[in-house]
Amino acid sequence: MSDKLILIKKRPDFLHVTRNGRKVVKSGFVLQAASSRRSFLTPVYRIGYTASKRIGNAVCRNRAKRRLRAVCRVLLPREAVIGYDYVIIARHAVLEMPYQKLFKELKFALTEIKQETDDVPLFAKNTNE
RNA sequence: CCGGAAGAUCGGGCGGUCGCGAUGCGCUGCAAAAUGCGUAUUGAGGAAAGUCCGGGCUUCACGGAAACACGAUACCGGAUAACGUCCGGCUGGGGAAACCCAAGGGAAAGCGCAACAGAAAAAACUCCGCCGAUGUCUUUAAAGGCAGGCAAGGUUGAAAUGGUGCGGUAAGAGCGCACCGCUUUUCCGGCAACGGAAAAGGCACGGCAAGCCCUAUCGGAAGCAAGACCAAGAAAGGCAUACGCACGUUCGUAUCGCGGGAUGUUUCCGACCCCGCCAGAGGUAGGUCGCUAAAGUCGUUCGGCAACAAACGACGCAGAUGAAUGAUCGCCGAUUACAGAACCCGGCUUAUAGAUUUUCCGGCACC
RNA sequence: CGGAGCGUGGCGCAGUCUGGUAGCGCACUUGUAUGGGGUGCAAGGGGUCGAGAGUUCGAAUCUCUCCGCUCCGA
Repeated sequence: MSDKLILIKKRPDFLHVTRNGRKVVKSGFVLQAASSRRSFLTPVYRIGYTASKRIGNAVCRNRAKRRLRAVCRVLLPREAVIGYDYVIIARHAVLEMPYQKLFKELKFALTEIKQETDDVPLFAKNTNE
């Protein structure tokens, strides 16, 4: 596999993560994660970005997604769990937050989810779809 | 120097590291496509916005003519592919000036409207009022009443049938005159809107058309989720006519002729374009094309007051599709506004921190 | 992205075409009837007509420009 991120594109997949996943709230974003309901040939993790109208106009929404993308590109290959779908929802503070603080928040959130999933064996997660 | 008016340009810059979209080239590969890697180039705006107008493009079966309906526009001339845009001018209004603002045709084609107030709201009239010369009555007379005359003044209102002055009269009145306004005619200037002059008319023709309307001009409708192709998947047939096979049923092929069909409605013409009719089934979002080179941008010369046009030269300038621009370091500058292409152009409108610059007007000071 | 429609008291709606008085139902307040409450009866308060310009003597209404919301679309 390459280190390129695979995106979630379908609305049903987004809703699946929101309903069945775990949630970690930080000042800059909300991170949700759940085991994927689709099975791939090679097990991968996927990421989806959400910036709603509450963030602001089109410029603000694009900017929020870009900053989150920049952080995820560095951290996800290291910290993500294979076979999981992640959804990251932007909050208003992400626009003015310093990069180092955002970096720490995401790292903390990812390890929190990783610890919870370590309780369950990995093969059990891929078979529940 | 201070205050003001009208424009024009820009709207963070330079360099390094990691990463993203697109295109070209090379490698990978038997080959093509795809994937991956490397490398080079390139990658949001003046409004990309609102979707308010005008076009291109695509589909609706093609073209032409007439009438009606609906909608839009509206001083004049020009520019333009076109426009409700732009330029120049006219008229009216505002400002001390530079300059700014205006949907600014027609109310003697017709219909309609004007609450409240007021005598009266479009047909003319007389509530208060003025006069009462003339005629007549009362009376010694003055005077008063009536017949009658008048519309100057008053009241209401957004709006009341020319304005000012003089003459005139019983009181008055364009009743007469002067000036201004208005209407008509003629002449002159101008492509025209319109302007100027003269003569005549005693004034007839109130307002609203962003009320219906009239006149002139223009307009078919829907929109790239238009539309074209591919892949995948699914279903059920019945009826009419003709032909083949045929006793018939069944099966297969076809829809000439006849008949029917239009994109506002109706009618007509041409061409001969499309179509058997009824009913049913599946699909809900995969791919490719459309998709960016265009009424293009910049410069010079020339024509024009200008909008703009012509010629020559140079440039090659986003094409995503869960949707590409971020992170970080250094320097300058600065507490950086409004804000992100989605088929493409020309405008309009709205949002916008700040910076640069041109021309003009007024005031003050100096020469 | 494209195309339609709607904004009027606290809530749901008339009135807009055809300009002049903003009205209806529920809710609210007060009084009355009852031992008390509900129902009933009587009276009352409450509206920048989404915002800003224009036309007009006069605008919720006509025209233009903005703001917000809702719906539709291979």
